[in-house]
Formats: sequence, structure tokens, C-alpha cells
Amino acid sequence: MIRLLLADDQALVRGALSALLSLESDLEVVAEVGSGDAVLEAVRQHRPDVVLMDVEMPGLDGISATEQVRAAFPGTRVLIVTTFGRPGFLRRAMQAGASGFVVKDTPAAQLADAVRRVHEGLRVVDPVLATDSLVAGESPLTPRETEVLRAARDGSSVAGIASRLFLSEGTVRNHLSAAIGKTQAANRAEAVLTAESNGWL
Amino acid sequence: MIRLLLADDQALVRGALSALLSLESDLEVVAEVGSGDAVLEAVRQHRPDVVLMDVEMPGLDGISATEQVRAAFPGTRVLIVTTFGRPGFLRRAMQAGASGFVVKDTPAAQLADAVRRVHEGLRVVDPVLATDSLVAGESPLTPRETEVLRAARDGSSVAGIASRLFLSEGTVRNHLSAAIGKTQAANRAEAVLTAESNGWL
DNA sequence: TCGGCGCCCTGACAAATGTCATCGGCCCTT
DNA sequence: AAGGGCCGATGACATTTGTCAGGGCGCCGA
Repeated sequence: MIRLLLADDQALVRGALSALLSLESDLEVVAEVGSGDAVLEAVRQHRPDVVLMDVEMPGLDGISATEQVRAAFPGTRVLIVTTFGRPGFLRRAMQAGASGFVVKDTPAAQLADAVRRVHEGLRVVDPVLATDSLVAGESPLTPRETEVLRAARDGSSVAGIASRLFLSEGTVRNHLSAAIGKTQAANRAEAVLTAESNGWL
Repeated sequence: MIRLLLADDQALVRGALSALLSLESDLEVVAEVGSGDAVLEAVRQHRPDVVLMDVEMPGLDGISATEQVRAAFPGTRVLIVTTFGRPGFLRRAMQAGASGFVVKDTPAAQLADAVRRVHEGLRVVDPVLATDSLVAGESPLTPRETEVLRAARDGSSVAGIASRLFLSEGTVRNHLSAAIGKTQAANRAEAVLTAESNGWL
């Protein structure tokens, strides 16, 4: 029996995945959690073999939760199951110690197999996404640029970003300008969009 | 037996929901589709009692697909199952003839009940969302303002929007200014965000 | 028929944004 | 020790954006 932990913020999806995987005779869902913060504790309690982890979750995100799990329980494998095929997500997930990465529009029949492969110690990666990741490459943004761009996501003005980050307005404009250049965007909004779609934020 | 059609672009979620609902002895998933365009034809072929419809789908969106179905097969009920609890979505869904509206973070156990209620002709609406919808109200934007704001989503400049919509730059700026005022935003980007989160785009 | 509203346009203005050159400080690698 | 990258800052500049006051057109309901 392969013991599974499901981490996904959408209760309906969580329950549905549980139903789907429980159909397999060699799989057993031993716990479900709805936030990244709860993952580590659940792993401690239930000792699953494989964690199915969503990336976008309230509290701790799936990548960070993966790091936690891998640090505390190296024997536990993590299979990322996410909506968005952001190239940067894949890269960061693998660096965080994930064993597999599956997007939510893969056929349902393949999920159980992915779980089994991961459990055997193999790596499972969406081939399309893997090439995308190579094309998009690593984030060209410096940490500070990333931070400023992230702060610009909600449509804040330069002044707002500056005060939130305790920076001068000029500095914020410089970082934004650099980010715009590196993302080959024409303005802040475009830069945010392309950075986001590459998983750089 | 209640016959079901699932419409959701994410194959994994579709399959998982199918597994979940098939556990109920009185429910039967007779077909699945992954795009809005395919819904009507699938209804014609399989004559389901209830359609579980996602809102965000490639091609035709769930709301429009709901309209189509209701127009062609008035006896078929539609239950919207969506990720985002945008107030505007609820309003438009009900106007399009949906019988119910459920967000994906409701407990899995309630889904089957929602399906049964809808099948009986009752309306099923998330109570939290219903009040939100009342608070947010209908979109204050005129059709043209909506269109311009929608065109601004990708970070285009005024010039870009103007040329795409065959308008003068001044007109675009005026529409944007009006939209910014009505959404009580400080900014084009903010206006886009609040309009989006209210389901006005 | 008149007023109101949406739509499109113009022109003008203030404010915000994006770019560039330049500086100093820090840390790291060579 | 020297260069290079990142960070923070300044000042100046052109461009874009947002606002406001107008004007004209067409449609619709009172």
C-alpha cells in the first residue's frame, strides 16, 4: 500500500482526487490538508510515502512546504500537482526536492501511475513543461528587482511601493526600469505579466 | 439515476470529479468535455439531467455555454462549479439560466447533494457569495468602458489599445479615466484588478 | 420634442512613469 | 588589490498617463 497525503486548498478538488486515487487498490489516502502550513505536521503524524502538493495555497506555498518536508523527512517523496505550468515553478520545485511535477490538465488515468513512479524513486516530469523550462531559463531578475516587481502587482504607485519597501522613489523606479528591460516589456504591467507567467515572482 | 455531464478544462479535475460523483449510487457521469464549445453537442448526444460547468474554459466560457444549453434544452439544469467566487460571475450565471453556483472550496461531501437539489429543480447558491454579490452589485461600467478596460489587461499602452479598438487615443484615455473613477481605483492597473475580482470583465 | 446618456473626439494641463548618467558602499571572486 | 555585481540614491529628461472642460452625434424614454 502506498500511503498518500493530499495538500490542496480547494476542498472539492481534494476530495475528488481522494476519490479518484482510492479507486486504485494499491493507493491509500491517509490525510488531507488545505494549507501549506499544515503539511509538515500532517506528514509527522501520518507518515505518508508520497505527498501530492498543490503550488498555490494559502499560507506557506507548495514549494516551501516541499522544502520543509524534504528536510525533515527525506524518505517522503513529493509530487507537485498544479494548475499552472509556469516554467519557473518546475525549476524551483525540483530544487526544493520534489520528485515529480504534473499539471492539472493531464489525463486522470495517468495520475496513479505518476504516484507509483514517484514512490519507486523515479522522477516524473511533464515533457512539454520541461522544454519550456529550458527555453524560459532561470529568472534574470535580481532579488531586489523581483521584490519590487512583486510589490507592483497590485497596481501600486511608485510612491506606494517605495514606502512599503522603505526605499527612495528613485530607487524603485530604477529597479522597475531594470525589470522592464530584462523582461523585454514596454512597461510595468507587461513586466509583471511576463514575469508571472514564467514563474519568476 | 441522475445523468451528469462534466465540463471542465482540467482533465485531472474532471476525472477526479467523475470518480467522486460515481461513488454515489444515484448519480451517473455520462460524458465529459474539456471546452465550452463542446458542451452543446455533448448535451445533444447524451441528454444529461444536470451539467456541471466550469466558468473559465478555453473557447466558449461557461456562462455562454450555459445560455446555449438552456436555450436549446430547457429541461437540462446547469450547476456552475468554479474556482473563483467572483460576484459578477454569480449574477451572470443566474441570468444565463444556471440553477446553482458552487465554488471549488466547498467540502466534497456537499457536491452530490447540490447536484440532487438542482435536479429536483431547486436553486443552490453559496450563501457567502450571494451576499458578496449583493454588496458588489452590478457592474457600473458601460459596455465600452468594459471593453477598453479588458483591452488594458495585458499591459498595453493607450496607443496600443486605441489601434486595436479603432479609437482615438484621447477617447481611450477618457474611457479609462471613467473606469478608474467608477472602480474607485487610483490607476489603470488597480481598476483592472478590482473589475476582474468583481467579475465585471 | 426635449433631456439624458452613451459614445467619440479635441485640446490642454498636471502628475506619474520610464530612462539615463552618475555616485558611493558593500561583498565576492579573481 | 582590483574588478564586477548588486544595492541605494540623486537629478534631469522625455514620455505616458490621468483629468477636465468642452463639443458633436445618435438613441431612447418621458
